[in-house]
Amino acid sequence: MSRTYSIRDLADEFDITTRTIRFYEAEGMLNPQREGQTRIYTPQDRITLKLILRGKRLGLSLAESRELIDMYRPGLEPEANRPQLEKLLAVIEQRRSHLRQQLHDIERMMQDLDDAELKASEALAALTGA
Amino acid sequence: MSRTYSIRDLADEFDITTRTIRFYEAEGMLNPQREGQTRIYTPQDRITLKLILRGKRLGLSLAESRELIDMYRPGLEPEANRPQLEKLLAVIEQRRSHLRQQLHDIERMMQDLDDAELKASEALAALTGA
DNA sequence: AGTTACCTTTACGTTAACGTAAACCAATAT
DNA sequence: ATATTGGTTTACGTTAACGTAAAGGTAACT
Repeated sequence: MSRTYSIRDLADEFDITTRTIRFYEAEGMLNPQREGQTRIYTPQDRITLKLILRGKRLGLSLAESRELIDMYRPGLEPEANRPQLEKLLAVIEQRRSHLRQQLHDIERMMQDLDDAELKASEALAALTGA
Repeated sequence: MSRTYSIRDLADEFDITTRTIRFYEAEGMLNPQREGQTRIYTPQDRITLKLILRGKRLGLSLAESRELIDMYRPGLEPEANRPQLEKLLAVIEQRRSHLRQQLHDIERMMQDLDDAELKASEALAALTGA
């Protein structure tokens, strides 16, 4: 008897529209139960949604997020065959390298922002003091 | 007599198409000189392009990148008035907070990837050893 | 002269990720 | 009874960031 969520619960919690949530479902990323017409979401659905949004914040496409998320769904058993697993490992490495690049970019940009902030506040101080 | 670049030089160096570079110009982010019809890029143009692409890797829109880049163009003098500077500082703080969120997301995702990799390679090892 | 290799402009096409609107049930409040 | 609230489907609209194609200019080989 674990908790469930309405579409509005989730929309409010994650600050997205219900349209967005239905869209993800249409894309096959969510499969809520139904109570009549109405959608009912489980905690698992909620986590999936969370993962999608995290991917989004990192600039992943929905297709990419789906790849990553599908990795985590315990595939019932080690039914996954070797080529599948090897491809999966490759995808992981590729993603990891992308993230490393992003980390690097962020460091550089943080540095630039520091510089810009310094200059700006100096200029502001000059005005204020004048 | 500092170096200059052709549109192809830059396209090749950054692995983008010439169409993309002309598009950025049409958006007002680049203003190369002309030699007749042909575009000639300065080292400064090259840096601007680099910044655009870095922003892109971080998921910034062109408009956002433009904001950031315009900050760095030394505005001829402290011609910038106070409201401008204050807005600039606000933008910086907002961007910084966004980057912090991304850093956090990246850490979580790296962790998840570690887990996934472990499971995958274990499963693979099980198959290989069988 | 012809062709190859770049460059140019102009303009329509494309994809992802939703927004927005219409038209409709179903339960609750008044 | 009806009005409000919140759910539903269906379907067309929108924006960003280019892709792609057409049509043409110019310089350099051959």
